[in-house]
Amino acid sequence: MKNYNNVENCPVRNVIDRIGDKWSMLVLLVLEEGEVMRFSEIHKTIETISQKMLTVTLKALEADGLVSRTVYPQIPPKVEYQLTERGKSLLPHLHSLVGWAVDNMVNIKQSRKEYAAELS
Amino acid sequence: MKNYNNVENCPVRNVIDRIGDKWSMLVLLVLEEGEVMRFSEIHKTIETISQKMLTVTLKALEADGLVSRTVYPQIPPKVEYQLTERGKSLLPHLHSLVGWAVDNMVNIKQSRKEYAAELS
DNA sequence: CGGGATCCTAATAGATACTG
DNA sequence: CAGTATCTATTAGGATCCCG
Repeated sequence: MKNYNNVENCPVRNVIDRIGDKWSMLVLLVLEEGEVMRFSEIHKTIETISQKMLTVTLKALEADGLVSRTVYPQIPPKVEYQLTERGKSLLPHLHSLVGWAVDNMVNIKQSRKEYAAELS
Repeated sequence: MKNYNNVENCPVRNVIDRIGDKWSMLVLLVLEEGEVMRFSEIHKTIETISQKMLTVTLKALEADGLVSRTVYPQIPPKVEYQLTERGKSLLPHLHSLVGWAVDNMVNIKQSRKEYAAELS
């Protein structure tokens, strides 16, 4: 049996730590559709994210080399984001997961209801 | 552009809310290897998880119909867990993601270092 | 053995105000 | 416009004790 305890070097933990937060996966999918997008464009597409969390999420994705950030030094400032090659290479796997989610969401919701009903 | 704001019905958000927590993905992968496992066996395999979080995680997976739970009413109690068909159907997609993580982990770590160095 | 109940802390996320 | 800084609320997670 494999060793699942070394969090530091475990690729499983490594990948879910990055995309498993509240917004990263969503931002990646939005950037895939938009190709090149300004900060405010992303924000408009995901209205429910706060400005702070969008900043934090983009910085984390940038640090991992999944998203590139281009600053145009003008006033008012203009900053563009787009997927890097590494970021693009991740997307098929995300879509695979999303596809499964779409196919199973209805049944899962039903299971949750039944499970909750059993407890009462 | 798609609507990414309805969290309740968004399959993306739905799937990451389930597998994006600290332990779910790991438990699913362990159960795949072990096939049928008792609570204590899973706990031994993932030493770093607390008893409480293993309980919470297994309950959530059970509620979603990804894992089945069989109780043998004896003393001391014996409880066995295994993947359901739905759980098994999710695993290829997780492996797809893990594969990507393995391939890219080294480069990502390097990117993080460089990014951190730029800030100083 | 497989939890449940309780308490506590740390990490995460949101609101708001401010700025080059 | 694209953030930063600060503060607060919420949540996830861990430690400990208990019980059939």
